[in-house]
Amino acid sequence: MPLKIYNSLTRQKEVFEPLNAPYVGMYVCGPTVSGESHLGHARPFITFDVVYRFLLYKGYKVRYVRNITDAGHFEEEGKQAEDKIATKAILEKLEPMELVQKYTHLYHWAMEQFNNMPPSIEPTATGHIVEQIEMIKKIIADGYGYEANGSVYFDVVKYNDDYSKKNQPYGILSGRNLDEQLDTTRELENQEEKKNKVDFALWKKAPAEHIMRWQSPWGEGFPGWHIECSAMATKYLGKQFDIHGGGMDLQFPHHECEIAQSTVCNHQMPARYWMHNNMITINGRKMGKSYNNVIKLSELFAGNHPELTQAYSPMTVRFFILQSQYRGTLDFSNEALQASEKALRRLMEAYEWLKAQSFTAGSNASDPVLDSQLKTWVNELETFMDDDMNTAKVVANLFEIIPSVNSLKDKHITADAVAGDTWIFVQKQLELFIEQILGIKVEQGANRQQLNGVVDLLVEIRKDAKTRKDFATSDKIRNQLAEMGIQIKDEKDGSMSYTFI
RNA sequence: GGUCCUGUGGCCGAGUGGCUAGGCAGAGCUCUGCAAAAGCUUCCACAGCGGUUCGAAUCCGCUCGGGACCUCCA
Repeated sequence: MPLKIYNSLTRQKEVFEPLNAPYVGMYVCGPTVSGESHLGHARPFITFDVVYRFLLYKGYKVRYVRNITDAGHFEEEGKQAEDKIATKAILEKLEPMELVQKYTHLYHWAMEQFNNMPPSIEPTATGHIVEQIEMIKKIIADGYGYEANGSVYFDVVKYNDDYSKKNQPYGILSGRNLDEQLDTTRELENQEEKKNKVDFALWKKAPAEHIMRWQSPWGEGFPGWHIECSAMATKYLGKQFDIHGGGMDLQFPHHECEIAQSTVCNHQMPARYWMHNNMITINGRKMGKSYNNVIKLSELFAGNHPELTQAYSPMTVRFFILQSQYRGTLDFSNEALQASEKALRRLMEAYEWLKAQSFTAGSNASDPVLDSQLKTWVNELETFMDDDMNTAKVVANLFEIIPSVNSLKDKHITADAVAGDTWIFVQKQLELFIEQILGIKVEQGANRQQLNGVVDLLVEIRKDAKTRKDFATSDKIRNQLAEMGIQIKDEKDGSMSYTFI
């Protein structure tokens, strides 16, 4: 079955056909490193990590570009040109680049915790000032940009007039009508520089107190909000590439402006497939600074935030996110995270056990119904991914498969119920989907080996105690280990196993 | 005010016009020295009101509720 992707541009699922198969170019808007990443940021990066992994599995040679915004944008345009990063730097008494470095490290640390694969290229805005200036020059030369007082703006109205004739009006991605926007866009102060209030900045003149500043043909200043993505995507992926991803909240104005800029420079729509992940909400509200409901990733992993009743591991969070389809909102709650934590543990315990088994090919199934049912569930995994990355359904099917694995483990069924080839197939595909595609890894703490040795010893002692019918001792060992988060289980064959909770 | 999305069982979440989503929680059973785990079984649903249809959670309309974007935002 072919891979289908929901294209925000056309508002429908489309068969994915790369421009230059087997090569695929994918650009995803990365973070602004002026602060620590929060739970909301985790969603796009995990979502597109899975997209990346699945495309690789499909055999594509993917160049995945994810930028880092370290140049700082003005928060309130016109009113008081304010560089986000510079402002925070003064507050924290850090040099801007020192601050950028700090948060970049934290961001990379979080990505690693989530087991996200690094992108092929991770360009920074400050490293591409020249490319951005060149692009702005081109936009001005073509008549779609104009200078005013050392700043440069994009002429949205002219662009819209000209490109509407080419079926690419401004607002094509977000479904906005420019005339309506001209009526409804909020009035901001100091807008006299702009021809129209919908125009956006390509280059901004730096006020005296602004720390981050670069020389340009229009004086000292810094790049506008949207130009970096256009410049870097063009540089590394070409004039047109396959997939552009990001959060839904970037659809307007960020991606809309990106389309306008790139189209003027390159004469074509920059990306063919636009993918947008939906928001993570908390108590029904989008997580965001303006709502004051942000849970930082470090707080999430440590459990030190008023909204949290406990800590949640990176894999729990990843699994939580993958249990939903990326285009729907996902509501955070302790109850939901705890459910994911338990579900993930059950999944991984069964999976790890299965992985360690060896099966013999060639044997027949004594339960052909179960045998074919298992094969169906396994085969559906790829079908669900093909259907716009429906990880929710993939996970649901994994839980259809798990009971059979556990039944085999607990000897509720015998190995010959299912053909050896089928078990081998299940083994192989679960590894593929759980580890390679969903990117879920087994979480192990530090010093795990030593700890294993200690627990093994205690298990031995308990076994002896049980043999002597000294249940007081055996219970003491089991209960106290349980309190420390190590759970002992008496298996059917008299052996004991344990898991770290 | 404008544009758009959404409302599924205690919680989180899939979903095709007709067939059990799944997870967590709850109940029962099996196994077990007791537990835990696991397996099996089971309870709980499609905001409300109309309409289309042989048949709708799924299409249409209205009502009510929630949210997003229009300003930095994943």
